[in-house]
Amino acid sequence: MKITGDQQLIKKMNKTIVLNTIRQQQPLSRADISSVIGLNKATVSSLVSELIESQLVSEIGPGESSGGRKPTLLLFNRSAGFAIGVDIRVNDLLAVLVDMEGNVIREKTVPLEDYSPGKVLDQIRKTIRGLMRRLPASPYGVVGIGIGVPGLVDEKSQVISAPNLGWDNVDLYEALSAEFGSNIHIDNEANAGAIGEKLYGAGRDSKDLIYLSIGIGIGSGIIVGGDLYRGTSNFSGEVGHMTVAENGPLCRCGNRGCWETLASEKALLDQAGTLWKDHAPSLEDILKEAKQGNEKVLNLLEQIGSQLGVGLANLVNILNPELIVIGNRLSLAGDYLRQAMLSTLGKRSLSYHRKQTHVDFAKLGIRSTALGAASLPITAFLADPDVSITEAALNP
Amino acid sequence: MKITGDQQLIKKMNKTIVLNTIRQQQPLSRADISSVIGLNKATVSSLVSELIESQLVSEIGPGESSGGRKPTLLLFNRSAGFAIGVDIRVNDLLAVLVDMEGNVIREKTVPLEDYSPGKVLDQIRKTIRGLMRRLPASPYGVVGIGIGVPGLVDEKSQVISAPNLGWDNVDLYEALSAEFGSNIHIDNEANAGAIGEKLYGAGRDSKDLIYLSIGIGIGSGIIVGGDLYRGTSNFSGEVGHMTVAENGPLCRCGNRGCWETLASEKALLDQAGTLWKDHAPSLEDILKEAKQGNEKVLNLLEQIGSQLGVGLANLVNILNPELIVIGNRLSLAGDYLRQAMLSTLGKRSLSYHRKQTHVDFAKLGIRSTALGAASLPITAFLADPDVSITEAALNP
DNA sequence: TAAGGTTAATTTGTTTATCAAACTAACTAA
DNA sequence: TTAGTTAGTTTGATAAACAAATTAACCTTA
Repeated sequence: MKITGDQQLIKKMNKTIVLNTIRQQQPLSRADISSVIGLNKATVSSLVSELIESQLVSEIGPGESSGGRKPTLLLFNRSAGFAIGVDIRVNDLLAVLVDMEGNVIREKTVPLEDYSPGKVLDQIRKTIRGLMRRLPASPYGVVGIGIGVPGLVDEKSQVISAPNLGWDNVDLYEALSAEFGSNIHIDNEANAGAIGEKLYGAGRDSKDLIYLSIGIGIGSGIIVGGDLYRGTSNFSGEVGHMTVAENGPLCRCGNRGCWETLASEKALLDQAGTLWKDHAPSLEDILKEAKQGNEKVLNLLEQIGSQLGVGLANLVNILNPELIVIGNRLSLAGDYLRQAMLSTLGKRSLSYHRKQTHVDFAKLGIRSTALGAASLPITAFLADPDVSITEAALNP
Repeated sequence: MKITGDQQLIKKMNKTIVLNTIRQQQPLSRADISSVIGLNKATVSSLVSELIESQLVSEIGPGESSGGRKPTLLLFNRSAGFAIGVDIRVNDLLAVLVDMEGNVIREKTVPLEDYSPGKVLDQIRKTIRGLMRRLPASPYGVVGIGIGVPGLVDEKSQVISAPNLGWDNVDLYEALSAEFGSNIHIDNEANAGAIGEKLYGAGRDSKDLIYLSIGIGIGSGIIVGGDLYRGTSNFSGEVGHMTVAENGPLCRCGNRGCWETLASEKALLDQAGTLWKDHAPSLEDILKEAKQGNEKVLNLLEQIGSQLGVGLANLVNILNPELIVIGNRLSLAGDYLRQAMLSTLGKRSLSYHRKQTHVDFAKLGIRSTALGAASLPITAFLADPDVSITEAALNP
C-alpha cells in the first residue's frame, strides 16, 4: 500500500492548485498566482512553465502595469482537448462535444426506438464517432467520455438496474473502453446533473447542494463539500421513494406514498388525465393550457408544487444544503410550481434551516446531465494529464 | 492565503499516518509500519523516534522473531493525556474523563434542576474541576474538553437554540475556554454520538453511517467518508422533522406528521398514556409491562417500531449508508422495537439499498455522546500535539 | 531624458524530507 | 560454527520549495 506522501505528491498537488487557480481566475499573472495561493514566486514560475509546456496554459501577452514591469497574463487553454458527454433519456439520447471549459462545441439528439442495451450501445457509439469526426486541431483531442444513465450505477461502472430502459446488469464501460480508451465514466443521470450544475450552472458558488432530477420519477445527486456523496456501493440519492404520505398512492416500487407518486412529471400527467377528454396530455399540452390561464390546470400545478415542497422540506431538514437545484423535465413548469413549492417548503422546514437554503431551477436546462457527464473525464484528465489520450489525438 | 503544500506538510501527514497506524494496529514494529503504509524504513524510524520523544508512543520490548532479529514493538501511549466529555441531557448531565484511547477513567452524573445557561455552566465547570482533581501523572494532563448539546450549534461553537433547555444564543465556548484553554469543542449531541459510535462503538468499521438519537425528539449525526457531514452553518441532521405522514399529528415545530411525532420516546409516552389510569407512565414503566407480556403495551411498541422503520427507509433511500445506529433513550426498548422496525424498513426501502444497510443499536449505550464529545479534543490534539495543554499539565 | 522607484519574473544557492543502498544488530536453523 | 533472515540505523543522493539576489521592463518626475 502507498498512502503516504512525498515530494512528488506535493508537486502534483501544487501544480493542480496552480492550474485550477488559472482556470477560475484567468487571466492572471504568475505574480498574481503567487500572492493568491501563497506559493513562492520561483515555484509558481517553474510549475507554470511545465503547464505551458504541456499546452494546458498559454501566455496571452502583457497586461496593464501597476507601476512597474507589465505582468505576463496566463490563460487556461480551453482548446487543449475535448470531451464528450451523453445523457441517456427516456425517448432519446443527448450527446455533446465540449471543450475543456465545458463550452458546447457540437450537439446531437438521437431518438431511441429500441431500448435493448445492444441497440442503445450502437447508437451511442455511432453518435460519439460522429462527434469525433472533423475535430478542430488540438494537442490532446478527445480526452474521454462520460455517460449519464437513468438508473443505479455501482462503483465499478456497472449499470445494475435502469427500470425505464428495462436494463439489468449492463456493462457500458467495457463495451465503450474497448473502442475509446480508458477514460470512460458511467454515472447515474442525477449525479451527473448535480456535477453539471455545480461546475457550470446554478451551483457554481455552492459547496453543498442537492440536484433534483424530476421527470418520470425523482432522482437526486447530493454534493457535499464540493464532492459527490455516493453512499455505499454508489446508490445514494433515491429521494423519489421517500415516504411523505404513509397511506398515499401506490408506487411502482411497491410502496405507498412515495414522494414521486405525488410530485413528479408522471404524477402531474396522471392527475391531468381527467381534465383531457380525447387523449392523455403531455407536459407540453399542460403548459400550453397553463399559459392560457386554465384554472383547473393551474390549480393542479399548484398542488404538485406544494407536494414538491413537502419533500424539499425533508431534504432541507435532513441535509441543510446551501442550495437545491431542480432540473430535468419538470423544471420546464418551474414558473407555475415555484410559488406553492416555496410556500410549503417555508411552512414545513425548520426556521433556522430555511433561512440558509436557496432553491433554484437548473441553469443548464435540459443539458445539466450531458454537461456533467462530460466534465467527469475532463476532471480526471486534468488531475493526471498523461493518462488518457484517445485515438482522436493519435489520428489527427 | 496558504493552501499549498511543502515538505513540512508531507512530514506532518506522514507522522499522523504513522501514529494512527500504531493506534489502530498496535502492538507493531517499525518494520511492520513500513510495510503497511509503504513508507521507507528509514523515514518510519525517524518519525517514530520523534513520536517517542513527544511521549505519544512507547517501546514495550521485543516481540516474536520470524526468523531473524526480534522486532521492537511499539505501543500508543494511551496515558499521554486525558480528555473530558460532557453530555448535557434533559434532566442531568453526564461527564466522563477518558484516556487517549477513549477508556473511561472516571465518570460523574449530575442532576440538573435549573436549566438557565448560567447555572448549567456552573455545574459543568464544577464537574470538570472535579474530574481534573488528582489526575494520574501524565505528560500532557487534560488536553481538552468536548460538550454535546441537545440543540443547534453553529460553526463558531455558538449554541443557537436548544428548545428542551430553553436556550437561545448561548456561548459555552467563551465561558469555558477562559478557564480551561482553547481546545474546547461544542457540538450537537447527536453529532457527538455519531462520532462516539464511529470511533469506539458499533461504527468502527463503517465509513458512512447515520447515528439516530431518539429521545424526546429524533436527532441524527451523519458521517460521510469517515467525517461528520455538517451542512450549511452546521445544521444538518434534523431528521425528526421530516414529514412521513402528510396530515399526521401536530408537532411542536408547527408542522403535521413529523417523524418524531410518530416514533420518538415522546410519541411512545403520549400514546401509552391511555393505558395507564393513575399516572403518566415513564419509559421504564412501559418496559416493565412489556417484559411481563402486556399485550397492549407490546402492540404499542410494535407500532412505534413500525413507524421508526418508515423514517429509516427514507434515510436508507436517500443516503444509502452502510450502517444506521440507534442510540439515546429509545434504544433501551430496542428488543421490542427491532422486529417491526426491520420489517417495515425491508418493505419500504428499495431492494438494492436494503441489502447493503445494517441497522444496529448503540454499543456505547447511554455514553455515545459523552465519549464522542471527549474524542473531539483528542483528535484535535493528536493532529497537532503542541496546541493544547491545559493548566492540569502545568500544575501536576 | 536620465534617475529613482516599482513590479514581474528568473536565477542561485540553501534547506529539508524522503528514499535507496549499505550497514550494523540480533536472531534462527542446520 | 556458519549461512541466511529480519530489524533497525547510517549515509549519501535526489527533488521540491524557499529566500535572497538578480535581471527585466515598466512608470514617474524632476
